[in-house]
Amino acid sequence: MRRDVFQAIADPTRRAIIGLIALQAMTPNAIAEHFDTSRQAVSKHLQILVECQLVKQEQQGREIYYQLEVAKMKEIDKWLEQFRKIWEDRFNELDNVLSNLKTNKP
Amino acid sequence: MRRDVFQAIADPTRRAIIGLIALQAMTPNAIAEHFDTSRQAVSKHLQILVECQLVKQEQQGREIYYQLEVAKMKEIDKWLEQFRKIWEDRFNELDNVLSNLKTNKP
DNA sequence: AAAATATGCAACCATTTGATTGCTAATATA
DNA sequence: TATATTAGCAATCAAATGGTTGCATATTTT
Repeated sequence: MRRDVFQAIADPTRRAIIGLIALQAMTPNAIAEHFDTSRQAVSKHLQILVECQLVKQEQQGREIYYQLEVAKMKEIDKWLEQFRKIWEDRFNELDNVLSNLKTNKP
Repeated sequence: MRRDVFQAIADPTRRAIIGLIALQAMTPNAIAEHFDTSRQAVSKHLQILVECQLVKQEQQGREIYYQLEVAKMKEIDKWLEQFRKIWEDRFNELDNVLSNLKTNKP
């Protein structure tokens, strides 16, 4: 049951939860109201998100607020970095092709 | 068996394959040599990657070269966009706190 | 033409995953 | 204090996942 960030965001419900609590922390019940699944199912998703530190809890009386750990999202960004370089290069190549076309115009 | 980009990158072997063929196209056999799993397992992963258009094939005789569809990686980047905004804001907040500390110095 | 090589496809299997149901513990409210 | 609300935990289940083995097909190479 090893979890990482990529596993965590693989599930669409989990991505939706992340999007939901990104701006403000919410309780499991409040979150579950936004979905068709049961509260327990949502709770399980939250557990997974906490497990891989994408989300943190904050107890407040009997309620527990779940909040996105935005910094953790950077891990994904970091992995993407290597490819971003490539896709930018591809665009530069395209630019070169285009400008060559222009230059070679009679 | 609906596949999306996020599902695709959830598996560590698949991420490794993506990293491997990012710079130059490779055949299944060549790719499989880099891993402990069987050729068939790798082939299955490639199939999934093709299915969600993260990778494209190019037949060359009896060999098939698999190449990363870098543009498709942007889909992930696009999803991250909304959070990038948030985490930059958080940093700005921190900046404000810091500069306030400075300003309020005697 | 025969043998070797590269690859895909299908069947099968153990494990993981996502969801449900029922229960317990703790806090708030009447 | 009795009741309602919030939330975690455990057991269970169907479906998906990642892997293996065996076989078929197509292209090279000898």
